[in-house]
Amino acid sequence: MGRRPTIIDVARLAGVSKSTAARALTDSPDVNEATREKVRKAAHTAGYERNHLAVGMRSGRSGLFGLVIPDITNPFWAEVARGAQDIVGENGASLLVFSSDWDHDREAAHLRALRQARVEGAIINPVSDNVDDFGRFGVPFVLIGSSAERFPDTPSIGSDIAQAVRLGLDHLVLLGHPTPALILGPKSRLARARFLRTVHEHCLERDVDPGALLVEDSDYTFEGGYAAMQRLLARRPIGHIAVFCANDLIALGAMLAAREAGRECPRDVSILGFDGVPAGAFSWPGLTTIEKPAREMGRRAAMALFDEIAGRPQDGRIYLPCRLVERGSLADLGAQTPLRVAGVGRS
Amino acid sequence: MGRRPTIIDVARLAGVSKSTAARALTDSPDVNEATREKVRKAAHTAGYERNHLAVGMRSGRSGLFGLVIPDITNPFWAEVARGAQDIVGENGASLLVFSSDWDHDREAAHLRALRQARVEGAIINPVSDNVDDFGRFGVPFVLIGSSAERFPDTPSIGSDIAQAVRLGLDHLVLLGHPTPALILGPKSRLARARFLRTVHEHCLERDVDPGALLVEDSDYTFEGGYAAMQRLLARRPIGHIAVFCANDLIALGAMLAAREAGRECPRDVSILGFDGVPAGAFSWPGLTTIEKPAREMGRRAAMALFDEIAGRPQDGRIYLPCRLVERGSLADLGAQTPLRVAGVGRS
DNA sequence: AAAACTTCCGGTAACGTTCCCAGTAGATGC
DNA sequence: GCATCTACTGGGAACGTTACCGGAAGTTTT
Repeated sequence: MGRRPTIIDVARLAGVSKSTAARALTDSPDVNEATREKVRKAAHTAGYERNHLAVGMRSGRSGLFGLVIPDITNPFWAEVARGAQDIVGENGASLLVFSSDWDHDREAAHLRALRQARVEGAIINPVSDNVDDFGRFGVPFVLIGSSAERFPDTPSIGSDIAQAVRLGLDHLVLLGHPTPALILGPKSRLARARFLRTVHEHCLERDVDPGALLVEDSDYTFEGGYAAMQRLLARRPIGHIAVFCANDLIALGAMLAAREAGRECPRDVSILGFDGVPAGAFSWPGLTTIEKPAREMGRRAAMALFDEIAGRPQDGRIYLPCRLVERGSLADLGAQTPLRVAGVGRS
Repeated sequence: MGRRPTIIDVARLAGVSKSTAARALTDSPDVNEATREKVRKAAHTAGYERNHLAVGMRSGRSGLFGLVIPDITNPFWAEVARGAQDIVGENGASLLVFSSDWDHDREAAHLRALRQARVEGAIINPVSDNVDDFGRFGVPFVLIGSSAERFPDTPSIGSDIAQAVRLGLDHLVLLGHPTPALILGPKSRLARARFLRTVHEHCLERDVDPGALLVEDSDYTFEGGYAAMQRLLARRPIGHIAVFCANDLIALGAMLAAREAGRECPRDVSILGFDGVPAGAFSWPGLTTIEKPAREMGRRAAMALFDEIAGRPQDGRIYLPCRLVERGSLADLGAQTPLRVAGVGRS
């Protein structure tokens, strides 16, 4: 009684064999249209719902996909998850979501769970440095996020940090901040090197000495940004100071430090963030920032995964462009005279 | 070659029958410890990984659970998801996560997907008013969130709004704001009525006329809070004004409106939020708010689900207490003289 | 020493689905 | 009128696992 109806029940109800019932329900062309309708009706009245476990067993396609991210609670990763969810859903499949907390053991356990669930594919932000873990993974996958760079041979999705940094710098220069200070992440992070390298290149192209830029180290937290900004303000006690922060949390912390030091944003300091976290929209002033296309990254990762599974050609690592979102944390100083002389040949 | 090893491969490798191999791997007591070890070793060298689809088919337990929430991108629901994820994971199962976008059709499609995946149970924030949808759902489930109140007969988890409102009001009174203004959600929402009722009760207990409170309607957005606060400021152009907002987004919007009107928070206005969104920590001043125990709600929902499935006794609707988190958006006016007279008999 | 019991193992069926093969009936070709 | 073809249908096997049953040893009881 409590038993869920199977295709055999449907077949019996429709007066056909289970093979025919299956064919009718899978839109196979080899079935009479009248019978199909009869079966459909029977399936409906019986309240039949195809058992995906059985389908998966028989066909090898479980209709399940996996997503392993550091923390679903982090707004960036939540957006990624949403993007992946949407694409996976559009393809009639479902998404298993796991949070690794940047922990190797948790990650390993999640990957095992994915294998056991016989997911058809997975999207992973790797915490592990060990390529072998994924070589042996045994499931098609794509990597996502900047840490994926450690695996150059694997298809992966990331944001285009170089483009993003140039975008920010261009905007800063346009507003009259040709030599912004930098608050970067920890030296251990790969993203830091890339950020810094792009800044250097950009400076050299503008005939600006990169060594002239003030640089502070920080971790990627609000508190870290707060402390770094205090150091920066001490180094430059007077005059307007523009700061390009490696992420939005740092930027928000920097903003608070400035205010508490009596240097008002954007009057006395200009602050540019990087990430596009929602909190930046609610700060005062609103945080101008470079927004990573988080949801689109999730979407594209899922699409790349489907491509890979279908055997369609892959294009290795995909870098998605970032977007400048202007709010109120940048002052427009106008073009600055001394630097304009140096840059005049270019513009 | 690319075939995943099955338990038959393991059995062959270990020189036993597949029944014995299965027994050894499922920690059944009916197997010699030496054989078990032999099988374990064989399983390891073969790289065997139990096929959960097959297990699910045979045993009826898929190891899958479902979560249907409005939007994983919403920090509140992300926390809920994380809590559910943790408990489900601790029980060796995996979680399928869906976003309904408050859309009936999407919700229905997700519920269908859950049935087809043969999830063992589901946690749902219902957008549908229709109890029948869930009566026919055919899968054990618990509801979560305030909208679950429409289904009094179903086990559900929510936050204790009455307790939360009292907590906020007590704190406001303590700080010298005995008659705070209210910015509420739309009249259609159930949560609004509950909020308002509790405020009334609290007022009557303090011999305060509830009719004396300023009330503004809004939707649950930043912009809505901004507009409502403008109306409020127009009605009370001078003097300190305290506002209890129905959610944090409203509160953040109200804060901006006040600042733009030249009324500084917390000097000229006191603003109390409700929800505990992360953005509240980064605003200026930091938003004092009532935090809903989002992650704990997710955890408890999952635990209640396991209880239900195991046939353990259920205790119907569970209301989890909220917590006051003090940041800087409330002024301490001290106890206010006229009201202290009225309330002296109580304290 | 036979009986009863314990311990361990192998064979088989079943879960629900899809795929392959064979088969039937009617239509078409010569 | 027989062969061939088309359109559709039914039967059975298989996917990988666990539950059940029966049996072969060895151990204890009477």
